[in-house]
Amino acid sequence: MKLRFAPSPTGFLHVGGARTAIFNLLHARRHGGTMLLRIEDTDVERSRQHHAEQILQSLQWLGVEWDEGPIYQSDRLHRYRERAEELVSNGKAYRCYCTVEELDAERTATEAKGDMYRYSGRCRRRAEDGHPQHDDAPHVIRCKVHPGPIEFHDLIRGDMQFAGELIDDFVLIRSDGNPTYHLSVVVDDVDMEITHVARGDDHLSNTPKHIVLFRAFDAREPVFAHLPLILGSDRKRLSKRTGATSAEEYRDLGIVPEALFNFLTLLGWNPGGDREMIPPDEAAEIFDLSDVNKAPAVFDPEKLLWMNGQYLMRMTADEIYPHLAPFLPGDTNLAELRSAIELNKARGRTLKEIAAQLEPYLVDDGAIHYDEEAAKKHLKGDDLAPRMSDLYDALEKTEPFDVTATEEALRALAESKGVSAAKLIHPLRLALTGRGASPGIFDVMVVLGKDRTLTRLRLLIDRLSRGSGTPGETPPT
RNA sequence: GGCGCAUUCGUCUAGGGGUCCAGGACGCCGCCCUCUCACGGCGGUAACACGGGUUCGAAUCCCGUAUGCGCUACCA
Repeated sequence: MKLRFAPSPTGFLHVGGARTAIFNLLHARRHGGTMLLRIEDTDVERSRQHHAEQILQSLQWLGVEWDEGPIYQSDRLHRYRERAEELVSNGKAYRCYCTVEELDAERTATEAKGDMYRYSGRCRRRAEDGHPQHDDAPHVIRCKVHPGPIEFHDLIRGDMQFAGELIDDFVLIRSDGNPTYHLSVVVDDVDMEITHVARGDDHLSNTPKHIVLFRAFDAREPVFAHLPLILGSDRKRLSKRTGATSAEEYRDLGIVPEALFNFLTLLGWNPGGDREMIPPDEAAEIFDLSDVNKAPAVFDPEKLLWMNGQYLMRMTADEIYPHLAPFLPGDTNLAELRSAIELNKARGRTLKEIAAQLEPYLVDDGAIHYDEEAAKKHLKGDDLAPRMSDLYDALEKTEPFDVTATEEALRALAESKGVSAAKLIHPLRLALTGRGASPGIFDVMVVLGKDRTLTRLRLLIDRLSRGSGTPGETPPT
């Protein structure tokens, strides 16, 4: 068994393409088959080498591996021409000298009458009447399509039937000598012995053409599986209008590849048992293309975000750090951030959000700016400054400086002063993080360490006694 | 226009004649946990497109209708 993912390098890796790649990979792994990567760059107008490289990178980032390739179709142009000539010589294809202008005029005229346009077949008749086939005059090569039903079985859609009389004699070789998609895809699938073709739904109507070609080449037809499209919230093909469309954009948003892989795996397929989280290797044990849904699915970024959060909180700091580093300012290192990441990894849904949570652990003590609203709420009362001074003294004496000891010290102080622990905790949180919300305050102190904790607390006390603790409010006397 | 495909909570989905006055997940709402915010726990909100059949019985099978999407290129 051999499957392939065959993107055309006309842009970034689209999430729809990414899912197609994932489904191909999973099916191959499930059945012990091979995965081939092929770059379909026969459209010289739109294909770009840097797009091909980008797609390869995105696939690697996502964790989609391939066993063979990448193979570039642009390296095989001679092969497509060779096979097309074969079809011309055995009468299954012919040269067509009609110009684009002539065809466009015919099409416009037919459509103006409200009829369906079909190629007139003029050059086909000429060829069949024995007119000479000059290969020096500009021409394309067209494949003959005969009337009658064309049938095939689709793993997802079931039995399909198309009427041959409705399909034009399609172009195989363009007038510039380059092959069209239809030719190159079939020649390659034959040469590379592809057994299963899983691709987007948008190719379903192209499949009868490909069947015609497989038969013309007298080759065994692969099994087809047409995957339903991924839609945007507008229920149209996912586009920029409704959000990010490329794997790369999701990476830049702070999505971890494992989460995107998992999310895409579940778009149109499910592992049963109401399971949401499933790693690739487990999916590969049970995945089958024939279990894929027929209906298109809307891409829901909210759920992706949730899933990303699930992955972040389950990953270790060491696993997160490489993905996180690009979102952190300046140069940081894992060793100094490990405990801070552990403490904050469940507190954001994206790497970006985690990075923001990490800010208090990265900046200088003097750079902690108090959130205005939180300051207004927690930095008040005449006795605050002396109370925080007492806390300072208590913490200074605390040894070891761990979660248990610091908590005991703070609560003991609160009790002796007859105030709730919260009256100490909230101002302390402001002092240490500048924020109204943070992880458990004792964890924060420990991660920050005794020195930084005391320095930041001292800064708060100084500020309170200078009377500038509460912006916009009357300073305590 | 023609051809093709699809249609279960807002979204992803389970369901393949009775166990479904439809289950899970995201989102949303409420409660709990609690030093705050997350996390977590508990509960709630919300769907079988419509109309005909077939059948003792249909979300499940058949036929229409509607809607949506895709294709209809010397793009893939």
